[in-house]
Amino acid sequence: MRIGELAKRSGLATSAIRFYETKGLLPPAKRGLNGYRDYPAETVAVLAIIADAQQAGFSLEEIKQILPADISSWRHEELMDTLRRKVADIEAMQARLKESKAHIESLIRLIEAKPDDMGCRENASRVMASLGLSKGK
Amino acid sequence: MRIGELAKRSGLATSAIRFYETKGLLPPAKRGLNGYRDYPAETVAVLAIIADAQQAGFSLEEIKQILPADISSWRHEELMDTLRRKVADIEAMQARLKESKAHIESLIRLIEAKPDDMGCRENASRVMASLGLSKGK
DNA sequence: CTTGACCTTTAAGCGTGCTTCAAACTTAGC
DNA sequence: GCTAAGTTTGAAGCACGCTTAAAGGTCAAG
Repeated sequence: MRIGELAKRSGLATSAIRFYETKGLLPPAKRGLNGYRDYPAETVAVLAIIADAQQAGFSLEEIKQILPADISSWRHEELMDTLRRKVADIEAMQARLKESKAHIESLIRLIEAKPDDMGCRENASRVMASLGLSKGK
Repeated sequence: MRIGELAKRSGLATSAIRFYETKGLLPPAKRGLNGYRDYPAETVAVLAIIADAQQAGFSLEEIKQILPADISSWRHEELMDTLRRKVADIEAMQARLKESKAHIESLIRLIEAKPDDMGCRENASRVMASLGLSKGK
């Protein structure tokens, strides 16, 4: 499969695929007589894994460590450490998001709860105060 | 308070604070006779809010919309929309993280479950297969 | 045999969020 | 008065993850 086809199947731009190759995320593709890259069908799955991992918050550098071009270069403990660290990262992120969401939701409720007889500016002050700003101005 | 002091109290670099000013996240600071910026104590809280919002995944542009320098420029509906959109974003992110975490954890279990009599390379193939790669090589 | 789609490379550009640098001025302590 | 720390500005630089551009080779259809 040539790069355009792979791009279509993976949903990535050809430029992104070449970029991954230069960055070592993909092994240098086999070339045809014309110099064109020629990919095995499998590469679609590899690209999907890369996209998944990115989604999960891995940087390309991390993905490169996790998904080495040379499968035999797997260093078991290092890989496991990376994975476990990432789970911890995700958990930390989840906790932060939960807090942030609660924070924003309470902000929404606070703003919505403006008494009908309160003006906008006054309500704004009230909201600002709740954020920890003292300026009632 | 001068910028160095504000930096200490907020935990940000002076360069970041000036950067926020150029980006419109902070109103242009009042200047002393010497031209030095002079901040009210309140700015510490504003910076904390910015940091919080960033933590929650808001870009500086978004924060700028949410936290206008001029409090009277609040456009109620627009703000509420932004907040509600962000809650939705956070929820989407939470769902993705949950999936990613499950994915990684099952990967960890899979790798750990290597039968004692299976070699590393063979286990690697098994793991790769589970990721959707067919190459048993 | 030309047109147009697809491929190649290297290099430069982009958006985000800052940091660093250079050159100059102010201020604080001794 | 001297020195060191703090501040000013604008411009350039950095890291990440790509995209875009330029200049050209390849290939299939008509």
